[in-house]
Amino acid sequence: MARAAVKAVTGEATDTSDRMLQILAESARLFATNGYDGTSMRDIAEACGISKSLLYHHFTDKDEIYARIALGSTQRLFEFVQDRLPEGGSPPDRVRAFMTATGDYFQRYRSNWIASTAAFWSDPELRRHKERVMWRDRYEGLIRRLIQDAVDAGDFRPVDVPLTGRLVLSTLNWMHRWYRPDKGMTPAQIADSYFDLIFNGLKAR
Amino acid sequence: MARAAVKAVTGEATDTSDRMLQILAESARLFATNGYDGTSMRDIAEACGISKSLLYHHFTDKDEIYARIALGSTQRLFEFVQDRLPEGGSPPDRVRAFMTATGDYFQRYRSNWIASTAAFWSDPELRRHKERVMWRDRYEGLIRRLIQDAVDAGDFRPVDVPLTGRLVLSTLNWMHRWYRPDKGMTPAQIADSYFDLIFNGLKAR
DNA sequence: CCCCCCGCTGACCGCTCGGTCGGAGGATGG
DNA sequence: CCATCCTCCGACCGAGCGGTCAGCGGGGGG
Repeated sequence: MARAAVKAVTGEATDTSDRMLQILAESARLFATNGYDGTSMRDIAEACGISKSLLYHHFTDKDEIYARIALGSTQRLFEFVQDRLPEGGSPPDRVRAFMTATGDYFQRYRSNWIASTAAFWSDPELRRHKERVMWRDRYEGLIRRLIQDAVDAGDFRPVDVPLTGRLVLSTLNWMHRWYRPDKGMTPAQIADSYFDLIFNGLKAR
Repeated sequence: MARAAVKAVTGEATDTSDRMLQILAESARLFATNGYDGTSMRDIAEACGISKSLLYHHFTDKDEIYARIALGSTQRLFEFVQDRLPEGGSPPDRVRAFMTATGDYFQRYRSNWIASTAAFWSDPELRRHKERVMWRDRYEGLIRRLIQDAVDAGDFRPVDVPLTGRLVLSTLNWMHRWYRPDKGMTPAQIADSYFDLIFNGLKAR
């Protein structure tokens, strides 16, 4: 029986050994590169330099590996961004900080981001999906609240808040499809430029 | 030998029988729903009410089916949008038309759009990929030219054109991840609202 | 009338997939 | 010195995959 399952049953805290961290890191890299279906358990084992059986000693199945990556990445994103909002900043500055912090997160945890963002397609286990959606909703709720605050403070004109939130998230979420590291601006700089474009608009004054 | 291959060898124009159209339509629907790897040739055959062998009578392999969908969709998108740009319109109106036309296209050919957009992950045959990338580049070049025209005409402030193009395309390309038909605004209306937000900006005057 | 082409089928192939199982081997504690 | 636990492996399994092949049956041209 896999360790994680044992711990879940016994109520023991889910700790994470070095070996598990290695497996999760290599898996994230492979998932990001080749997709979920394009990555076999054999690939993961080989990348870690271990036997395939050992994967099943640490995780119950392939889905659990992916779920751990996706959930961890989504939860960490929310906390990462929330921690970086300037307490005393103006509402627009806080929206800007939300965007640049997301850019930083994208740069720092790129494999995890891509792996967890890309492979929504076959959501196999809805139970596992659920908790992740909760964190994603918190993240989306955060940007909406920041926008609403900016509207209330009179810094933003009275826009459609959910739609504006989607506009902001779209620009950030699509970055992984064209961004190439070590080339051009950093993700945070791109996010900052996006904020400038959206905040000030394109219209010449 | 598959008919398409025969035609390619003989130089005959690639015509498309009713059966082929049916296969392409069902495949697009399945690819959009379950992804490329999540759709088997058996699934496609069953959805069409035919035997699996018949698929190989009309197409050489699974990749060719997908490539036909992806290439057709990408090429059609460019032509669809270009045809809908108002000839005498102002530069900003032409940018707006680009966005709403893309929204219309998304609504009309949703399965094909999703199928061809989502499954970049395993680009198996680069030769087949190539022509499609050409049409995608034309499409992206189109929005950049429209933006540049608006800047030159003094309607837009002097923005970073490639980045602004990516901003616009991001909002449109991400739509399929959250849009639900028969609920809320149409894609064209959403695209129009996006244009308003980006053009006028969020800042209160 | 015959023959050939064309749309079409069902049985089959080799392969890779996710996942299982019994046990090896070393450290730890009594 | 033995029992136990933990990490780890190689061999193996059934299933589903993409793709092949020999052949069926009916309609049109010689």
